[in-house]
Amino acid sequence: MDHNQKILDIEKILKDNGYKLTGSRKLMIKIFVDSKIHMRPDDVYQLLRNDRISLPTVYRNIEIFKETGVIKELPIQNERYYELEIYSGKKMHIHFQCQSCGIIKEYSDLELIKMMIAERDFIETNHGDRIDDVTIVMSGTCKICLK
Amino acid sequence: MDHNQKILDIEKILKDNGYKLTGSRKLMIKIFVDSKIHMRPDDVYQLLRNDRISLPTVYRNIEIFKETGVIKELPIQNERYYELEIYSGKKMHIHFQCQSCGIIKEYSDLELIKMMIAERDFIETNHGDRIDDVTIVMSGTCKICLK
DNA sequence: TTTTTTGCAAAGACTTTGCATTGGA
DNA sequence: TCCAATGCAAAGTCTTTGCAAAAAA
Repeated sequence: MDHNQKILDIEKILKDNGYKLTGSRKLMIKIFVDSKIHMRPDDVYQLLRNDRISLPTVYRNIEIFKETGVIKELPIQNERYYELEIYSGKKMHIHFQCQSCGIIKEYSDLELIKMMIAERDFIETNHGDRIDDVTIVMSGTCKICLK
Repeated sequence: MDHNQKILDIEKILKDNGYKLTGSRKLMIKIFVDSKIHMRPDDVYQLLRNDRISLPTVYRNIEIFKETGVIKELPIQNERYYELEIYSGKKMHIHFQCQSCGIIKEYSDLELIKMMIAERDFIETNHGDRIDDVTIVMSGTCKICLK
């Protein structure tokens, strides 16, 4: 999907939810759309320092983005990471953090997604709970650090 | 496995790692062995209030238990939960938190464990990373709240 | 204009640390 | 005895909140 279209779509989501399209929000939307990595609140803040956006504003907008489903929160090792959720489609995410170099990456093989869906369906069928969200975090040593 | 044997085994682990078997540690071991629920540091502290164990001591011992593999840390919704790790055997855990009532439970069907192992093996084979730990947290609405 | 949003400063919540005292081996 | 562990108080982090000023609609 087109980069600018994503931004327009997200802006629409915010407006539809009654939020104003402020300068800080536009900048933050761009950051999340462009970023390929998982970011903590302070990471976002650092990227906005030159724009004189305050840390409380970063926190407040992250909360709004989360609430409207634009981004997803991912707690890893006692830290809060955020990633774009919209446009991840039906895809479910499996994250991996290397304990040696700290890198966080995501596996997105169709095969794995199928296994996750099977797990979710198994639980819904056999336990009766409704599953809205599945977060898998694996940790170990990455390929590069193993060498 | 026998309850007292678990306690003795954990005490041995601590001693083998050069830690002294203090009153607060014995009490905390018992709490983790007896507890069926996931606990936050303050939950443990509350159970120890009458024994005049301080909060810093709870934090320091949790750190030691974690480091020696006695307990496992599980970050859910920006909070740190702990559960006994030793004796969970080869079992892998899938946790579920109900967004309505807040209950945290664990699924331990053999079927699910098999699926998780398949996922882990798939990743190790196809991506080359070594996976030491798999944490799955699902959220949604539990059976009871759905009614 | 009217209501939301923002920055700043301050407060809060949770966690860690310094240090003198206590306690386990 | 000797070093580790503890309690207390204080300091650190990260996150949230109150409020007046600024900006969006």
